[in-house]
Amino acid sequence: MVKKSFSDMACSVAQAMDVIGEWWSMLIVRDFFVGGGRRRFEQLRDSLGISRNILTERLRTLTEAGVIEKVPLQEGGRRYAYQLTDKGRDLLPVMIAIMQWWDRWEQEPEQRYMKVRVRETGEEIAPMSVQNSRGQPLGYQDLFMTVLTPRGEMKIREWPLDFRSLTEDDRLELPMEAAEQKAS
Amino acid sequence: MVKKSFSDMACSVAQAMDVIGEWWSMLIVRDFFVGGGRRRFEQLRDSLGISRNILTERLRTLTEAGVIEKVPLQEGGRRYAYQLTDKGRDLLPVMIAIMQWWDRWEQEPEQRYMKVRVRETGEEIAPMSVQNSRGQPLGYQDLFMTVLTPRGEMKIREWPLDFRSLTEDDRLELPMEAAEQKAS
DNA sequence: TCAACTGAGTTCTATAATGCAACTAATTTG
DNA sequence: CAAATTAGTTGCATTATAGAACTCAGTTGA
Repeated sequence: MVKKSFSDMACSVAQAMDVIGEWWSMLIVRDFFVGGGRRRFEQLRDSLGISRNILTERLRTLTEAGVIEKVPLQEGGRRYAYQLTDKGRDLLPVMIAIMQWWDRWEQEPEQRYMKVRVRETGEEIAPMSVQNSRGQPLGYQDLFMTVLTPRGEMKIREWPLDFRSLTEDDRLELPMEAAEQKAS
Repeated sequence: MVKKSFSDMACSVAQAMDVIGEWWSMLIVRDFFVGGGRRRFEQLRDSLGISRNILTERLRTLTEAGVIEKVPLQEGGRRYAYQLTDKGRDLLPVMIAIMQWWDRWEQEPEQRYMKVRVRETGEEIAPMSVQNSRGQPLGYQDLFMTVLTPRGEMKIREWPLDFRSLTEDDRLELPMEAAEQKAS
């Protein structure tokens, strides 16, 4: 089988999924956030119900990716803690975006369990949105994507994220490959 | 083995991971976005290099979750397209957050491949951030988490996301379980 | 002191998921 | 009407996962 690694795909999402797309990774990261950024092996095991060998493997992957780090708790002892690095803490927007997405489309909203609030005021945080540099929210209609080629940056298609302009003919084009061919 | 389903965990991240945490799901969603929201079976297969049976399975999962839908292209024919639903398009902030996270911490930034720009001005979109209702960006220090219990909403711990206050003693507490016990 | 207990894993075994290739079955195309 | 395309399904080999049992050093406590 040789489980596919996405890292050869020239795409940030693909490469990120190699790290945070593994079965337990985002749940482990969530547990770190809930736990204040630092957790121990058995603590993660108990709170997630994950088996030890899988947890060992995931902690190794996340450590190699620089998302968490292993720190000894005493001199010479065998007690360790794992804690989020700066890179790991920077996953907060990803985690919040996932939480908010799920809660927006949840069938039974009364089951909502966790809320994130602002410490100073106690208010709920705002829904995350894509924004321009002035903080105005943008939808897919307002965006386009470009791809870097040897010839420079190229628009993938006229309105790649404009769902209003979709017609049946769009189906024949493979946008990224087409853009590369035009460029070379 | 009976691969673990996260849906029984009372956590939005866990439940969302049941849908978008599967190996290929986010990549398929990305391909839909790049392709303008609509794709066909062989198109996805070619552009992702995924095998057909896995693609079939993932499209089924995503369809059941309401992220995409299958639409016939002609009357009576056997040609279909899959397209993002509103719920699927609402994954844009999640995808962008993942892309931006990866690109921020990438070792070789010259490999960055795709950019998202604002259609009207051509400028790059802003980095996504957690914000209060007035649009001011917030870090983990500015946040706390609460959990809904039968007794109402409870703060998980004093500064659950404040990494400055971390001491070694924090390690003994299982925040969520502790909060639940206090509540009952 | 010495036995029991923790913490952090490793090893073993079953079952499930994955990848690949080959096969269908219904349209389209030439 | 034969050949090609589309959207899958089936079979088989390989890999990942879950769970339990086992290890092994350090800690506790009578």
